Amino acid sequence: MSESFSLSSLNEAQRDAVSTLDGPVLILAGAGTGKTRTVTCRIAHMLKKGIAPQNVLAVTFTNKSAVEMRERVCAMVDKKAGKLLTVCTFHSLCVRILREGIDKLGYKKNFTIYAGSDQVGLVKQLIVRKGGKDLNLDAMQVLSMISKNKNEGLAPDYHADDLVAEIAKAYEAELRTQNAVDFDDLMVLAERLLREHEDVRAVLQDKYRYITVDEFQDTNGLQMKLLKQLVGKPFNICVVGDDDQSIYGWRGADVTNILQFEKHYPNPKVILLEVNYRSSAAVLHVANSLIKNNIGRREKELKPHHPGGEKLRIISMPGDEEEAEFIAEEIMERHRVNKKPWEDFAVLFRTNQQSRNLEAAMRAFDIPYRVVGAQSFFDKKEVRDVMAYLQMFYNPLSDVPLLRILNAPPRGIGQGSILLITEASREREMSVWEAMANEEVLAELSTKVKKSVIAFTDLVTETRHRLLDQNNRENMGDVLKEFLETIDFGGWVQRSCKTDNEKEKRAEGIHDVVDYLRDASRQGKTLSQFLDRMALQEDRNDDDIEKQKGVCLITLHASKGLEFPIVYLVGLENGILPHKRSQAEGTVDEERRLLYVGITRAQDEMTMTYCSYRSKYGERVHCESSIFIKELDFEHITEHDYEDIMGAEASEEEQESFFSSLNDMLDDDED
DNA sequence: GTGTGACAATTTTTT
DNA sequence: ATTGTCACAC
Repeated sequence: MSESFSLSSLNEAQRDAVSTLDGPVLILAGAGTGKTRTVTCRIAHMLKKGIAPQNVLAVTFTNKSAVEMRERVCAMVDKKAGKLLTVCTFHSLCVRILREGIDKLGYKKNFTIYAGSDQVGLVKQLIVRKGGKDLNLDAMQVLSMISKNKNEGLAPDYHADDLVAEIAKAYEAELRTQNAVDFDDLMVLAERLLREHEDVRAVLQDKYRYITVDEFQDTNGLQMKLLKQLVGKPFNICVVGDDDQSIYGWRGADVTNILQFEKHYPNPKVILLEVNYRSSAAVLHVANSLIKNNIGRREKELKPHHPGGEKLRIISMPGDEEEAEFIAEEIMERHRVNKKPWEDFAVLFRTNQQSRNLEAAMRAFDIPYRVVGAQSFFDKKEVRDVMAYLQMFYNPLSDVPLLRILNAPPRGIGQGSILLITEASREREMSVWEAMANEEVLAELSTKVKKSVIAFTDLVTETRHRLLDQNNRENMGDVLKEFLETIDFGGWVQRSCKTDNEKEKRAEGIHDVVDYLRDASRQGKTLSQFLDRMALQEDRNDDDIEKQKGVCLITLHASKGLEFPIVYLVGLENGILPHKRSQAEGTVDEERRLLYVGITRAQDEMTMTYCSYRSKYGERVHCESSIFIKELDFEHITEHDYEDIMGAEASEEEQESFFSSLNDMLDDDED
C-alpha cells in the first residue's frame, strides 16, 4: 500500500494530524476513530518528508501495541527505514537508556531487573528482618506503597508509617547493593540520568527529535517527567489519547497529563478525532449520553460513520446464573440460526469472579470460549525458577534469584544453613554468592553442608562460563538444558505435581524457556539481552486474546482497544459497576468511563444485563440496578425482563408465527 | 522437606 | 465458594 493512498483514505481531522509534524500536538482520539491508523500514517509521513528514522521515537504502554505500531508503519514505508525506527514501551526505552549510561548513577551496567515475585520475596525478607511480622504487614501492600511513593517522586523514607519507611529504605539499599533495579526504578533512574547529566540528555534529545506517545491518558507523573527530560526544543512531541478512556487511575495513571497538556507544552495543535468507524449510531448515542455525565473532561462527542443500527437492550435478570445461561443460550441461537461465528461475540464484566458463571454456562452449552488473564506464562513457578537460574548465571551477586533457587531442587542446603549464610554475608558486607565462596563462612557450616555448597558453586561457575564466554560456540539453550538435567530440575518439578495434566503443563513451561533461549542464542543475542527481553515480557505472544478462537469472556479493563460485532455487558449493578469501593475512593467517574469503554466495544449489537440476586462469597445477596442506567439515552434502548423473554420464547415454540409477531410488537417498537 | 487444616480475604493489571 | 497463606505435625 502506497502512502499517498493512505493519506487520501483519511478524514480531514486525521489528515490534519498526519501533516502536522512540528511542535507539540495533542490528538484526542475517541474510541474507534482510527487512532492507530492516524499515528502510523503520521510516522510514515515523517519519513516521507525526509526525517531520518533514527530520529523518530514512538512510545507505547504495552509490547503488543509497540509491535502492532511498528508492523503497520513498516507496511507503509521502506523496509530498511522502518527497522531504524524506535518503537517501544516506556520500560523498554528506559532499559535501553540505562544499559548505556547507568554507570553515571553509580550502578554497574550489568544490573539485574527484579520483577514481581523477586520484589515480593525481598520485601518479605525485610519485613522479617525489621520485625514487622507480628504487625500483620503484607509484603504486597508494602511493595505497592513503595511503588506509589517512587512514582510520585518522593524520598524512600517518606511514608506515614515509620516501619514502612524503614523497610522502604532497606529495600532501596538492598537493591542498590545487589546492583538490581525494579520496574519503577527503570523509570526513576532513566529520568534522573537525563535530568542530572546534561551530556546524556543532549545526546538523547538530539537523537529523538520526533516523539509520539500513545495512550497518553495512561501515563503517570513519572512518565511525564521523563518525557519532559527527553523532549528537547522545538518540542516535536505528539501525544495521542482519550481522557474518556482513562481507566487505570488506580495504578497511578494521571489523567491530568492529558487534560492539562497545554501546561507542559503551551499552544499545542489540538486535533479532535470524533468520527467513529466502529459502532452503529445507536451504540454511540448511548455511549455519548453516558460519558457526558463526567465533569472536567475534554468536550467531545463520538460521531457515527455508520448511521442507524439496532437498539441496545437492557435486560433485568433474576439471578447471576440465569444471566449467564441466558447469554449462553442466546449466543448458541445466534450462532446456529444467524450463522454468526463465535468470534463475533464478547461478554464483558467488571471483576474476574464474574467469569465463573459465564464459563460454566459456556461449557454447559458446548460453546468454545476464550478468557483473558488466567495464569500467565511468566508467573508460573517453574518458569520463574529457571529464569532465576539464568539471572544468577548472568549476575551471581544478585541475591534474590540466587536465594530463590539455592535449595530448589533440594541439594542439602536447608533453611538453617541459608539463614547462616545470609547472616554471614550481611556481617561481612558481601553478597550471598561471595559468602558461599568465603573460607571463613564455609568453616561455620557442617562438613556435609559445606560439601553441598561447594558442589553447587562449582557447577554454577562452570555453567556460567559456558553461558557468558563470547568465544564459546555452544548454544545457550543447550547449555541450560544440560544444566537442568544435571540438577534433575525436571524430575523435581514432576514429583511435586499431583495430576498428569499439571505434569505436562509444567514440563512444557521448562521446555519453552529452553526453546526461547535457544532461539535467542541462535540469533546471536547475549544472555543479558535475553534476560531484558524476558523481564520486559517482550516475547509474550502465547496468550494473545485476539488470536484465540471462540466467544471472548473478558474484563472491561482488558477489553480496551478491542471490538466485537455483538457485545454483552453483565452485572450492571451498584456495587459491581460502579464497584463498591469506588464510592469511598471517589472514583465513580472512572467506573463510568469503564462502562463507556465497554459500550464502545460494540460494533452492531449491545446487550446490558443486571440481576436482582447474585451469589457473592457463597451468599445470595440482593442487588439493585446500576446508577449509570438512568444516565443512558433510552431513545436507543429497549428494556426487557427475563421472565417476559423466556415466557415469550416458550410460547413461540407452541404457536410460532402468531406469538413471535405479537412479541415483536410488544418488545420492539422499532419502525 | 512435605502434607494437613485452620484462617482470612475477595476490583481492575502492564512492565 | 474459592483461593491462598501460614503454622504445625509427621
